[in-house]
Amino acid sequence: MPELPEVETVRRGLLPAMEDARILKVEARRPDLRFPLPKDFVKRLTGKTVTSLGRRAKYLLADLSSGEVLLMHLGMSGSFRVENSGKSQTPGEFHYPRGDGKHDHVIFSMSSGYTVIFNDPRRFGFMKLIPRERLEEEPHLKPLGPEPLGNRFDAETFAQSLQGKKTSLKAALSDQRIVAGLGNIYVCEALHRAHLSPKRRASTLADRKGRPNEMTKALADAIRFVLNEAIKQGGSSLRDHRQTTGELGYFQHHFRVYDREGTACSTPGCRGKIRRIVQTGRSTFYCPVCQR
DNA sequence: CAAAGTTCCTGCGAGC
DNA sequence: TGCTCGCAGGAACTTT
Repeated sequence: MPELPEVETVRRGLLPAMEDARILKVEARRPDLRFPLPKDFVKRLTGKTVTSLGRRAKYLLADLSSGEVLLMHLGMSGSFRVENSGKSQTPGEFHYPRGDGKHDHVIFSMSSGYTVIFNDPRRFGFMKLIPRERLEEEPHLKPLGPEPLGNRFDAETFAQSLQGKKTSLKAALSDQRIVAGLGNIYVCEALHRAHLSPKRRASTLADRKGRPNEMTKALADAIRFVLNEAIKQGGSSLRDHRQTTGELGYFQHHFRVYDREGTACSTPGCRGKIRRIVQTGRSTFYCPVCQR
Protein backbone atom coordinates (compact mmCIF):
# COMPACT_ATOMS: atom_id res chain seq x y z
CA MET A 1 0.00 0.00 0.00
CA PRO A 2 2.66 2.48 0.74
CA GLU A 3 3.44 3.80 -2.71
CA LEU A 4 5.81 6.59 -3.62
CA PRO A 5 3.86 9.45 -1.95
CA GLU A 6 3.47 7.52 1.28
CA VAL A 7 7.14 6.57 1.39
CA GLU A 8 8.12 10.17 0.68
CA THR A 9 5.82 11.30 3.48
CA VAL A 10 7.45 8.83 5.84
CA ARG A 11 10.90 10.01 4.80
CA ARG A 12 10.05 13.61 5.56
CA GLY A 13 8.55 12.62 8.88
CA LEU A 14 11.67 10.73 9.85
CA LEU A 15 14.13 13.48 8.93
CA PRO A 16 14.05 15.40 12.24
CA ALA A 17 14.57 12.19 14.18
CA MET A 18 17.18 10.54 12.00
CA GLU A 19 19.16 12.84 9.75
CA ASP A 20 22.53 13.76 11.23
CA ALA A 21 21.65 11.79 14.34
CA ARG A 22 23.60 8.91 15.81
CA ILE A 23 22.03 5.55 16.43
CA LEU A 24 22.58 5.03 20.15
CA LYS A 25 20.79 1.72 20.39
CA VAL A 26 19.04 -0.75 18.12
CA GLU A 27 16.59 -3.37 19.21
CA ALA A 28 15.63 -6.14 16.79
CA ARG A 29 12.73 -7.87 18.45
CA ARG A 30 12.62 -10.72 15.99
CA PRO A 31 15.26 -12.27 13.74
CA ASP A 32 13.42 -11.65 10.50
CA LEU A 33 10.95 -9.46 8.68
CA ARG A 34 10.21 -10.65 5.18
CA PHE A 35 13.81 -11.87 5.05
CA PRO A 36 16.20 -12.61 7.90
CA LEU A 37 17.76 -9.41 9.20
CA PRO A 38 21.38 -8.99 8.07
CA LYS A 39 24.18 -10.63 10.02
CA ASP A 40 25.36 -8.46 12.91
CA PHE A 41 22.46 -6.11 12.17
CA VAL A 42 22.53 -4.49 15.60
CA LYS A 43 26.30 -4.26 15.76
CA ARG A 44 26.63 -2.70 12.30
CA LEU A 45 24.13 0.03 13.16
CA THR A 46 24.98 0.88 16.75
CA GLY A 47 27.05 4.04 17.11
CA LYS A 48 26.72 4.99 13.45
CA THR A 49 25.41 8.35 12.27
CA VAL A 50 22.70 8.66 9.64
CA THR A 51 24.30 11.19 7.31
CA SER A 52 21.27 11.44 5.03
CA LEU A 53 17.91 9.81 4.51
CA GLY A 54 16.86 9.39 0.89
CA ARG A 55 14.27 7.60 -1.16
CA ARG A 56 14.29 5.63 -4.41
CA ALA A 57 10.85 4.60 -5.65
CA LYS A 58 9.25 2.91 -2.63
CA TYR A 59 12.56 2.32 -0.85
CA LEU A 60 14.09 4.36 1.96
CA LEU A 61 17.87 4.64 2.06
CA ALA A 62 19.70 5.73 5.20
CA ASP A 63 23.31 6.62 4.51
CA LEU A 64 25.51 5.66 7.45
CA SER A 65 28.83 7.00 8.67
CA SER A 66 30.18 3.44 8.43
CA GLY A 67 29.98 3.52 4.64
CA GLU A 68 27.00 1.23 4.57
CA VAL A 69 23.47 2.10 3.49
CA LEU A 70 20.43 0.84 5.34
CA LEU A 71 17.84 -0.06 2.71
CA MET A 72 14.30 -0.25 4.03
CA HIS A 73 11.04 -1.26 2.41
CA LEU A 74 7.63 -0.94 4.04
CA GLY A 75 6.06 -3.84 2.16
CA MET A 76 2.31 -3.57 2.38
CA SER A 77 1.72 -2.82 6.03
CA GLY A 78 4.97 -1.35 7.30
CA SER A 79 5.01 1.96 9.14
CA PHE A 80 7.31 4.03 11.26
CA ARG A 81 6.43 6.05 14.26
CA VAL A 82 8.53 8.56 16.08
CA GLU A 83 8.35 8.90 19.84
CA ASN A 84 9.77 11.48 22.16
CA SER A 85 9.43 11.58 25.95
CA GLY A 86 6.39 9.35 25.98
CA LYS A 87 4.50 11.25 23.30
CA SER A 88 4.22 9.79 19.87
CA GLN A 89 3.76 11.47 16.55
CA THR A 90 3.41 10.18 13.06
CA PRO A 91 6.00 10.91 10.45
CA GLY A 92 4.17 13.16 8.04
CA GLU A 93 0.88 11.98 9.46
CA PHE A 94 1.08 8.72 7.58
CA HIS A 95 0.25 5.22 8.73
CA TYR A 96 -0.29 5.63 12.40
CA PRO A 97 0.19 2.22 13.97
CA ARG A 98 -2.38 0.55 16.08
CA GLY A 99 -0.56 1.46 19.24
CA ASP A 100 -0.51 -2.02 20.75
CA GLY A 101 3.19 -2.35 20.11
CA LYS A 102 2.60 -5.95 19.14
CA HIS A 103 4.22 -5.64 15.73
CA ASP A 104 6.98 -3.26 16.68
CA HIS A 105 9.87 -5.20 15.17
CA VAL A 106 12.81 -2.81 15.08
CA ILE A 107 13.46 0.11 17.42
CA PHE A 108 16.13 2.78 16.97
CA SER A 109 17.11 5.10 19.83
CA MET A 110 18.57 8.20 18.25
CA SER A 111 20.87 10.91 19.61
CA SER A 112 18.23 13.42 18.49
CA GLY A 113 16.22 12.31 21.50
CA TYR A 114 13.69 10.50 19.36
CA THR A 115 12.92 6.84 19.20
CA VAL A 116 12.03 5.47 15.77
CA ILE A 117 9.87 2.36 15.72
CA PHE A 118 9.26 0.13 12.72
CA ASN A 119 5.91 -1.63 12.94
CA ASP A 120 4.79 -4.17 10.34
CA PRO A 121 1.96 -6.60 11.11
CA ARG A 122 2.21 -8.50 7.83
CA ARG A 123 5.98 -8.46 7.67
CA PHE A 124 6.30 -7.96 3.94
CA GLY A 125 8.74 -5.18 4.69
CA PHE A 126 12.47 -5.68 5.04
CA MET A 127 15.77 -4.06 5.97
CA LYS A 128 19.11 -4.67 4.37
CA LEU A 129 22.63 -3.30 4.79
CA ILE A 130 24.63 -2.59 1.65
CA PRO A 131 28.10 -1.10 1.20
CA ARG A 132 27.52 2.24 -0.49
CA GLU A 133 29.83 1.43 -3.38
CA ARG A 134 27.71 -1.62 -4.18
CA LEU A 135 24.42 0.23 -4.27
CA GLU A 136 24.48 0.20 -8.06
CA GLU A 137 24.36 -3.56 -8.14
CA GLU A 138 21.72 -3.94 -5.46
CA PRO A 139 19.17 -6.39 -6.92
CA HIS A 140 16.20 -4.50 -5.49
CA LEU A 141 17.26 -1.19 -7.00
CA LYS A 142 18.91 -2.22 -10.22
CA PRO A 143 15.77 -3.05 -12.25
CA LEU A 144 13.99 0.18 -11.31
CA GLY A 145 13.03 2.63 -14.03
CA PRO A 146 13.13 6.42 -13.72
CA GLU A 147 11.76 8.34 -10.76
CA PRO A 148 8.47 9.81 -11.97
CA LEU A 149 9.19 13.14 -10.27
CA GLY A 150 12.79 13.28 -11.47
CA ASN A 151 14.38 14.74 -14.59
CA ARG A 152 14.85 11.42 -16.31
CA PHE A 153 11.13 10.79 -16.64
CA ASP A 154 9.51 12.62 -19.52
CA ALA A 155 7.20 11.86 -22.42
CA GLU A 156 10.16 10.87 -24.63
CA THR A 157 11.62 8.21 -22.36
CA PHE A 158 8.14 7.10 -21.37
CA ALA A 159 7.17 6.54 -25.00
CA GLN A 160 10.36 4.61 -25.66
CA SER A 161 9.66 2.18 -22.86
CA LEU A 162 6.07 1.65 -23.98
CA GLN A 163 6.94 1.15 -27.63
CA GLY A 164 5.81 -2.22 -28.96
CA LYS A 165 4.39 -3.34 -25.62
CA LYS A 166 1.31 -5.45 -26.08
CA THR A 167 0.42 -5.33 -22.43
CA SER A 168 -2.24 -3.05 -20.95
CA LEU A 169 -1.53 0.43 -19.66
CA LYS A 170 -2.47 -0.79 -16.19
CA ALA A 171 0.19 -3.48 -16.27
CA ALA A 172 2.76 -1.17 -17.84
CA LEU A 173 2.34 1.51 -15.17
CA SER A 174 2.52 -1.11 -12.45
CA ASP A 175 5.83 -2.30 -13.89
CA GLN A 176 8.57 -0.72 -11.81
CA ARG A 177 11.01 -1.00 -14.73
CA ILE A 178 9.00 1.46 -16.80
CA VAL A 179 8.41 4.01 -14.09
CA ALA A 180 9.27 3.41 -10.45
CA GLY A 181 7.08 4.00 -7.44
CA LEU A 182 3.50 3.63 -8.61
CA GLY A 183 1.23 1.01 -7.07
CA ASN A 184 -2.37 0.04 -7.61
CA ILE A 185 -3.88 3.23 -6.26
CA TYR A 186 -1.85 5.82 -8.15
CA VAL A 187 -1.91 3.82 -11.37
CA CYS A 188 -5.71 3.96 -11.32
CA GLU A 189 -5.78 7.62 -10.36
CA ALA A 190 -3.27 8.70 -13.00
CA LEU A 191 -5.10 6.85 -15.78
CA HIS A 192 -8.39 8.43 -14.82
CA ARG A 193 -6.93 11.93 -14.82
CA ALA A 194 -5.40 11.29 -18.24
CA HIS A 195 -8.76 9.89 -19.50
CA LEU A 196 -7.03 6.72 -20.67
CA SER A 197 -8.45 3.24 -20.26
CA PRO A 198 -6.45 0.83 -18.11
CA LYS A 199 -7.17 -1.77 -20.82
CA ARG A 200 -5.60 0.24 -23.63
CA ARG A 201 -2.53 -1.30 -25.25
CA ALA A 202 0.61 0.35 -23.95
CA SER A 203 2.10 0.53 -27.44
CA THR A 204 -0.57 3.03 -28.52
CA LEU A 205 1.26 5.67 -26.48
CA ALA A 206 4.24 5.57 -28.86
CA ASP A 207 4.53 5.84 -32.60
CA ARG A 208 6.55 3.45 -34.78
CA LYS A 209 9.75 5.20 -33.84
CA GLY A 210 8.98 5.29 -30.12
CA ARG A 211 8.06 8.96 -30.16
CA PRO A 212 5.43 10.27 -27.74
CA ASN A 213 1.98 11.47 -28.74
CA GLU A 214 -0.67 13.55 -26.99
CA MET A 215 -1.69 10.62 -24.81
CA THR A 216 1.87 9.96 -23.70
CA LYS A 217 2.24 13.55 -22.60
CA ALA A 218 -1.14 13.58 -20.89
CA LEU A 219 -0.32 10.44 -18.94
CA ALA A 220 3.17 11.54 -17.92
CA ASP A 221 1.67 14.82 -16.70
CA ALA A 222 -1.12 13.01 -14.86
CA ILE A 223 1.38 10.76 -13.09
CA ARG A 224 3.44 13.69 -11.89
CA PHE A 225 0.37 15.66 -10.94
CA VAL A 226 -1.27 12.95 -8.88
CA LEU A 227 1.95 12.05 -7.05
CA ASN A 228 2.69 15.69 -6.21
CA GLU A 229 -0.85 16.22 -4.97
CA ALA A 230 -0.67 13.12 -2.81
CA ILE A 231 2.63 14.20 -1.28
CA LYS A 232 1.11 17.60 -0.50
CA GLN A 233 -1.72 15.85 1.30
CA GLY A 234 0.60 13.66 3.34
CA GLY A 235 -0.18 10.51 1.37
CA SER A 236 -3.17 8.27 1.77
CA SER A 237 -4.34 6.31 4.75
CA LEU A 238 -5.36 3.00 3.50
CA ARG A 239 -8.34 0.80 3.79
CA ASP A 240 -7.02 -1.63 6.33
CA HIS A 241 -5.94 1.23 8.54
CA ARG A 242 -9.28 2.95 8.69
CA GLN A 243 -10.04 1.84 12.24
CA THR A 244 -6.92 3.50 13.57
CA THR A 245 -7.25 6.47 15.82
CA GLY A 246 -4.11 8.40 14.94
CA GLU A 247 -3.36 11.10 12.45
CA LEU A 248 -4.01 10.07 8.89
CA GLY A 249 -2.93 11.18 5.46
CA TYR A 250 -5.61 13.00 3.54
CA PHE A 251 -5.17 12.04 -0.07
CA GLN A 252 -7.75 9.27 0.06
CA HIS A 253 -10.37 12.01 0.12
CA HIS A 254 -9.08 12.97 -3.30
CA PHE A 255 -9.41 9.54 -4.88
CA ARG A 256 -11.51 9.83 -7.99
CA VAL A 257 -11.72 6.14 -8.84
CA TYR A 258 -9.84 3.99 -6.34
CA ASP A 259 -12.28 2.02 -4.18
CA ARG A 260 -15.18 4.03 -5.61
CA GLU A 261 -16.97 1.31 -7.55
CA GLY A 262 -20.53 2.31 -8.48
CA THR A 263 -20.11 6.01 -7.77
CA ALA A 264 -20.61 8.71 -10.40
CA CYS A 265 -17.55 9.69 -12.41
CA SER A 266 -16.17 13.03 -11.28
CA THR A 267 -15.03 14.15 -14.72
CA PRO A 268 -17.01 17.31 -15.57
CA GLY A 269 -19.85 16.45 -17.93
CA CYS A 270 -19.22 12.70 -17.74
CA ARG A 271 -22.27 10.53 -16.97
CA GLY A 272 -20.24 7.38 -16.35
CA LYS A 273 -20.11 5.19 -13.29
CA ILE A 274 -16.87 3.90 -11.80
CA ARG A 275 -16.34 0.21 -12.49
CA ARG A 276 -14.10 -2.36 -10.87
CA ILE A 277 -12.41 -5.00 -12.98
CA VAL A 278 -9.54 -7.38 -12.26
CA GLN A 279 -6.33 -7.11 -14.25
CA THR A 280 -3.28 -9.26 -13.58
CA GLY A 281 -4.83 -10.34 -10.31
CA ARG A 282 -5.43 -6.84 -8.95
CA SER A 283 -8.47 -4.58 -8.80
CA THR A 284 -8.62 -1.79 -11.34
CA PHE A 285 -11.07 1.08 -10.90
CA TYR A 286 -11.94 3.24 -13.89
CA CYS A 287 -14.66 5.06 -15.79
CA PRO A 288 -15.61 3.21 -18.98
CA VAL A 289 -17.17 6.38 -20.40
CA CYS A 290 -14.42 9.01 -20.21
CA GLN A 291 -11.39 6.73 -20.11
CA ARG A 292 -10.55 5.50 -23.58
C1' DC B 1 -12.75 -13.08 2.14
C1' DA B 2 -9.52 -10.13 -0.14
C1' DA B 3 -6.17 -6.84 -0.10
C1' DA B 4 -1.51 -5.11 -0.46
C1' DG B 5 4.24 -5.13 -3.12
C1' DT B 6 7.54 -8.01 -4.90
C1' DT B 7 9.57 -12.02 -6.86
C1' DC B 8 9.44 -16.22 -8.99
C1' DC B 9 7.37 -19.89 -11.77
C1' DT B 10 4.51 -21.96 -15.47
C1' DG B 11 2.20 -22.07 -19.71
C1' DC B 12 0.41 -19.99 -23.76
C1' DG B 13 0.84 -17.93 -28.20
C1' DA B 14 3.25 -14.95 -31.62
C1' DG B 15 6.90 -14.48 -34.48
C1' DC B 16 11.10 -15.89 -36.41
C1' DT C 1 9.09 -27.50 -37.29
C1' DG C 2 11.22 -25.89 -33.26
C1' DC C 3 12.96 -22.27 -30.70
C1' DT C 4 12.76 -17.90 -28.07
C1' DC C 5 10.39 -14.14 -26.10
C1' DG C 6 6.69 -11.41 -24.22
C1' DC C 7 2.89 -11.58 -21.64
C1' DA C 8 -0.87 -13.42 -18.50
C1' DG C 9 -1.79 -15.63 -14.54
C1' DG C 10 -0.89 -17.65 -10.26
C1' DA C 11 1.65 -18.73 -6.02
C1' DA C 12 4.18 -17.38 -2.23
C1' DC C 13 5.23 -14.55 1.81
C1' DT C 14 1.45 -12.48 6.27
C1' DT C 15 -2.29 -10.50 8.89
C1' DT C 16 -6.62 -8.23 9.82
